[in-house]
Amino acid sequence: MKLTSYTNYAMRCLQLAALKEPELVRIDDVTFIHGVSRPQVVKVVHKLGKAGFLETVRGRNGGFRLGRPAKDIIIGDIVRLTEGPLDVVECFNPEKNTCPLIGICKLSKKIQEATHAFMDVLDNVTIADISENRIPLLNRIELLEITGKPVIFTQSGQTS
Amino acid sequence: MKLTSYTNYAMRCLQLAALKEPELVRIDDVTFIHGVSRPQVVKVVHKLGKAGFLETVRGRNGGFRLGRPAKDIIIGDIVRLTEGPLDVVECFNPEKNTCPLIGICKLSKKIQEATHAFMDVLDNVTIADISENRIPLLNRIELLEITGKPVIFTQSGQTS
DNA sequence: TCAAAAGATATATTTTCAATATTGCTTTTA
DNA sequence: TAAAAGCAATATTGAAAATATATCTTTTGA
Repeated sequence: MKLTSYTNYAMRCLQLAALKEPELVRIDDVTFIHGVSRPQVVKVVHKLGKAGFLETVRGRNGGFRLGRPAKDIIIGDIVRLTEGPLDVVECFNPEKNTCPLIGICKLSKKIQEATHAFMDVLDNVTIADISENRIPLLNRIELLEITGKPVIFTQSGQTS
Repeated sequence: MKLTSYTNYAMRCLQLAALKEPELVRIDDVTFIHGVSRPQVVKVVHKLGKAGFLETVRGRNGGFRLGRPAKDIIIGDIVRLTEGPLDVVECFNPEKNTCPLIGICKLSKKIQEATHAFMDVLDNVTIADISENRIPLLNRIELLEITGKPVIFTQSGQTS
């Protein structure tokens, strides 16, 4: 059970925009810092832009910034935007369902309940919450920008 | 974000065993009723058997039954058995992580929290809970057994 | 004024991994 | 003793995610 990397990248873009505010962030900054494929970032930035979560600026000296205050961007909404409906089990989607017990099966209802519990947590987290520890996050990022990439991090500090 | 069909089949096997109790259920009953691939059911039954959730009986007139009372089989445990660790985002697994912010990123912690909320719900559901409405469930199953397969169900009743 | 920087868009390709199939085994009992 | 049932390992298929390619449009500084 996992979210797509696309969703992951969306959140990283928003987080980075929050951290760098009021500076503009460029797509190449994201690809550099997070080491992910440029076309993926392009797609995600565009989608976030269309939905109003980011404001994109074309042309030389362009880039993107948050489209509204960080505290008003809810992680749950980003997940809904990039994932679409969470079909944790096939019977959530009558189109795809093959289970003969659909409609009367309590299992389905319980998994729905669990999925709601999952989203409830994310509906109470904003971009402000995940960029609140600005200094250490920016330190990590700066380190990358100075040393220039091939640096790998573990949970308990830096390695090479 | 979805669970594997393997996990789904595991739960269907346990549910069916609970419904048919004290009768033995055969692998071919599951493939017939749920229209899923036999080798998948074989695998799942075997795994559930080894873990003690099912008791399997080999040889002619064999089959399987619950390995312990339905109320003592927790859905959360089945999910853990068949899914393994839920790597909802790659940073849950330091082996696979590529994010430079690992260890200090609040997003990761919030998604962990959401995942726990998801599992918490399933840790409070047992096989007894999802087979408690025995009569309607068995009616559906019987209908299949009588009419012999090509019947498709929608959420609001039967179609063909 | 035009070339470079930046995002926009569509389509194609690759890769991964879940899902399924195949084959042959062992156990049990009518 | 043959048929019914589960056990086990390996191979194949297929769908979807991830990535790449190519070509656009917009903007602005030299």
